[in-house]
Amino acid sequence: MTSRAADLFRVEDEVGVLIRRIKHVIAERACEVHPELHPMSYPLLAHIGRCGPLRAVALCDAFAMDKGGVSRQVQGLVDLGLIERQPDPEDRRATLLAMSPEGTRRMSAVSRSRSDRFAERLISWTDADLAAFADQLGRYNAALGD
Amino acid sequence: MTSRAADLFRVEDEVGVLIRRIKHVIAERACEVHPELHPMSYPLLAHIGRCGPLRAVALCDAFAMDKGGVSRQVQGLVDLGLIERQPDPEDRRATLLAMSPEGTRRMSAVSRSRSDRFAERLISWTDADLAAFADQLGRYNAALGD
DNA sequence: GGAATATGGTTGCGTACTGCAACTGTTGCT
DNA sequence: AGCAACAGTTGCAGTACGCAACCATATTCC
Repeated sequence: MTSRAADLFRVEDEVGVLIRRIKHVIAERACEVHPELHPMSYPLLAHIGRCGPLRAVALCDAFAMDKGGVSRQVQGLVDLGLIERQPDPEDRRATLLAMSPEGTRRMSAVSRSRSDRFAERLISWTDADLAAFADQLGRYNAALGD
Repeated sequence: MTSRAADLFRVEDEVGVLIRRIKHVIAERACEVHPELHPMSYPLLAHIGRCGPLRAVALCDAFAMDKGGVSRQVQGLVDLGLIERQPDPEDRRATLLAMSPEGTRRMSAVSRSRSDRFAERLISWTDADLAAFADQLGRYNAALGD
């Protein structure tokens, strides 16, 4: 087995581990943001927060998930008052999803919070490490894209 | 927001995207290895393949998942003949899980396969990129550990 | 040696997530 | 106007998984 093949396998294995372990962190985060926030909705909320107002179909593309699931999760976020629906001026079929003031407030409260034990665990990472890791994740996700 | 905080948020977002998108790749892989292999069992199989014979409880730790779920998935892998149970000489309560010849054969067949479109998508990554990414994922997973 | 406790693993149960498909309402093309 | 394409919603069903109760073997402590 070539070293490249071994590394491909290693990445595969580590990603497999990641997607299981991360669920606990995500659940914890979701609970901190809002006790009734469904864990799996947190990534959508974070994405809306980071990538600005966008359509539901953009979430389907970004997360490669079904329209139905997105619709339900978005409904949950709206019900909790964390995001708001705005009519899309460019297309009356669509609605834009944006963080609500409440959602923004709660998200930033959590990221400043001491209870963010996860960030503490990355304390040994330099800023450059972190930025490089984010870049690579982005490249990897792009490679996963259709 | 500091640049470090922004990068933490970016990592969080990218990981959120990853764990959704990767499921499609995993499902594809699982199907290539064995058409009846449950998608979510593939990561366990890969881990057994890479980390040698180990106990079910080691899988619980590695993936931070429940004993019950592991037990069921392992049963599935055994039923498909991809892994074998061996008595653990050090503890008669435990059983060691190891790749079967059939499992090894199928896994290596897939990794050599032309149908591994995923590896092709990473063709622009240098060997060093890949190794560095694997390392960082490992560090990240370690940070997620209890 | 024997009881109490801890550990590896299995199974039953309930729930959450999500893909699929059918449906509504809007837009754009011809 | 009519039809195809697209944004989003909802019902249905299957899968995956955590929890708790359980059995078997090990270990600890008296």
